[in-house]
Amino acid sequence: MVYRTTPNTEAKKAESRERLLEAGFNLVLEAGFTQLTISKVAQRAQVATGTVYRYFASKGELCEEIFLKATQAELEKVKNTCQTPGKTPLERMQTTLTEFAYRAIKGRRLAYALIAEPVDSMLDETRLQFRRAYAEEFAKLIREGVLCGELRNQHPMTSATAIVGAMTEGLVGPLSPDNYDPIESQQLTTNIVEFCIRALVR
Amino acid sequence: MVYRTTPNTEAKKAESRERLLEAGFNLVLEAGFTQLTISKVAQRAQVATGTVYRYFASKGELCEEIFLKATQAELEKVKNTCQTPGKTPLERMQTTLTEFAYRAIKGRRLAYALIAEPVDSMLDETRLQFRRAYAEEFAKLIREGVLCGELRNQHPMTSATAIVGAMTEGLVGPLSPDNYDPIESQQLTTNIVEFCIRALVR
DNA sequence: CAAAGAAATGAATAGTGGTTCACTTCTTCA
DNA sequence: TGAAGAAGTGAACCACTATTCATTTCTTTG
Repeated sequence: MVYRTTPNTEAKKAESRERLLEAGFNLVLEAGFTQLTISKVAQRAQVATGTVYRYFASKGELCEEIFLKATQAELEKVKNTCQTPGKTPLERMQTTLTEFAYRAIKGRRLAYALIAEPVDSMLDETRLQFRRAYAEEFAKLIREGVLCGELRNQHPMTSATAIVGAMTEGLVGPLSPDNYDPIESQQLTTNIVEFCIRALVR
Repeated sequence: MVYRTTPNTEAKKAESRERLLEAGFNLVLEAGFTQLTISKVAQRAQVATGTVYRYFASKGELCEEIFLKATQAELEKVKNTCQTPGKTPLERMQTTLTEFAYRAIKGRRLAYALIAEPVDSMLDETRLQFRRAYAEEFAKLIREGVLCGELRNQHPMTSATAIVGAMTEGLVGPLSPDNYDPIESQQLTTNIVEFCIRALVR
């Protein structure tokens, strides 16, 4: 054995992998998962098609990593606002939903890809998991709120799931087209969030 | 010209078309749109692959017709309960949502295909239209309810869209798998519907 | 520097499935 | 019945891409 990978080489490899991931991410950002092909990703990352397969076992795996990276970031933010100390569950819910909507509208192309765009069934499973994860967070908040009497008695997970649905459905319409009116979006966000809040309280 | 199609031939053609549509519908019913291929449809309908193209310009057109037929039927039912005379808007809303959920759970494979299954982008547009159509109906009801003071003041279309989202999201989970517990479904339905109702009143 | 191992290359392969079209079969009617 | 037009046939074609692999290029180290 006269050759062994050095930290230097490893670093290069890691960088290549990162470049590939980023190239894929940007493609999704610009045109959604449907437009992502291995050769386009390779081209963007300045490598040959075959090279992609030295880093990802299949297209599905690449897509999944892209999806995970993007959604996990969002989930973190949601978790954060869900747990802001010094606020009541209801207040936290309101903040969380409002900021979720705000981010979705701001980065709506990506949000559309992550929330609603058709992808092959493999990713679908992952997507469902994430929706459940969001709901899980909301459910925690609702449970808390119910306990402290701030929210009415209800089935937390069902309400939480309904909220995920209400939010995404309400946002998908304004998400896909490019006509973006900040005032309208603001109003829309307020309306949806209040809809959800009303269903929780009392 | 010594040949002209007779009513007899026309009838046969109409029947063939119907058979194709039905074959396609059944495929979707059993395995979703992803499993629908032209040759499978042809096989089911007992005709050659090429024959399909004498009735439908493309796969997309065939899919669209299948989708339309199925969804339009559901939309009609929704419209009906939305307009039952002798009931208040709130009562009608409650009935409509409950029955919608009931039907979705009962025919959940189809419902999943129509509501949530990924299809190519062409159908996506159609699907959005239908979701909007449902929302439209709900919005009418909400407007009425607001006017007669039964529902609180709100943006009807936004609330309506949120309801569509809450209902479908809540149902998709229980829709895809085959584990069907009638009591749980019953409870779930009640919970989601009440969530929506709470958001509408007062 | 040279040998060996690792990584990169990209043209070729392969699977999929929609669509076409030259040909056959059927229907009508003079 | 036979000519003309319509419908049906299904094998071949085509487009698209994921994936492979023989070959080349790069890195390391004795």
